[in-house]
Amino acid sequence: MSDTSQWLSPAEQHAWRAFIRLHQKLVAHLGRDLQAHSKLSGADYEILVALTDVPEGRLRPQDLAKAVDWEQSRLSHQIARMIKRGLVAREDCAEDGRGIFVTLTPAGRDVIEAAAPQHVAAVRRLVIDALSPDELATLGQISDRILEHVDNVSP
Amino acid sequence: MSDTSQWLSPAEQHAWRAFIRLHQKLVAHLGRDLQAHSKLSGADYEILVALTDVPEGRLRPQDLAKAVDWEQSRLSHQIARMIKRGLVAREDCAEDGRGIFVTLTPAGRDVIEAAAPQHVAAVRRLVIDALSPDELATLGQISDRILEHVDNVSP
DNA sequence: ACATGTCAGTTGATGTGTCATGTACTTTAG
DNA sequence: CTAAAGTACATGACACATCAACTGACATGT
Repeated sequence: MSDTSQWLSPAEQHAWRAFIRLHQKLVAHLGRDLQAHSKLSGADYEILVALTDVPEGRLRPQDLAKAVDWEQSRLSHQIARMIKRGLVAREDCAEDGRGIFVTLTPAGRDVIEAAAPQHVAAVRRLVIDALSPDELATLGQISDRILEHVDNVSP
Repeated sequence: MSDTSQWLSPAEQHAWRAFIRLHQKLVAHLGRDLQAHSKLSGADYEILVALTDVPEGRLRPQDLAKAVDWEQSRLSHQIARMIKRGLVAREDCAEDGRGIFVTLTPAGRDVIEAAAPQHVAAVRRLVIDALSPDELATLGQISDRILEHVDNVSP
């Protein structure tokens, strides 16, 4: 049970905590920004972006879930709330009687098109501007590396 | 208002999305792990760690909020829930009639001491092991850099 | 035809985060 | 001393996430 790697070294702990703290701060900040300017939550934004990323502006919940890396149930609840606010709509799926399409409404498209520039500007101001292009690239590479590692190590 | 930096370049976008995706995956993973092994949420864990980090095992909510970088209200709700489960307790504060102390209960101490090695091992397995020491140090530096930048740029 | 298993998506219970507001105590100004 | 302003924390309402259980549709073998 007791080996050299039971605890994190100070350097490891520092790096880890800084990483966690950073993300929390960024998400909180960007979320508030989004809410203030566009009445959207971060979750709303993700869904709308995923839908605008595809030419028809509509996706099966399965594919949408893959695109944003969410669980089915979370997505279902989220879609229900967004339908209530008129941002997306449900459409029946001809090919598969159990399936549906989630489609961007015109209102939803307006909202995301209004919100995106603000949000991108905030990301740039908070993150991109803090780093040199090299550093940013490094951050991306390290993130990719860990992501791949996590996917390998865990089911 | 229209300048070259209204959108993110593909490289910028890739780095940013990888970073966000990574964090989401890690938090979800570690949260499930913690819940499965110790019946603790990530939030519970943070609070317990902050309390064990201080010798007396008790803190004013103010200081606790600073330690974990949370809003006061979130902390208050969290404390209320943890009291119900017997992990922490409220103590009156002699110096200031409005204040309280949040103190670690013996049960709370047992729980965190049982949970910590598991959690640390998971962090090591998922993150630390994915990187060389150099890369990890770089990740820490970059995180620090952005954190400082965010604190400067925003109130 | 129909029993069985699987798949797409939904729902309800419960725990958590945020915002606005409330309560009680303390500090300060006059 | 007292009225007003500020501080420390709590609370209620609501948005959100997760888990397990559910509904209805497809697919297959007999």
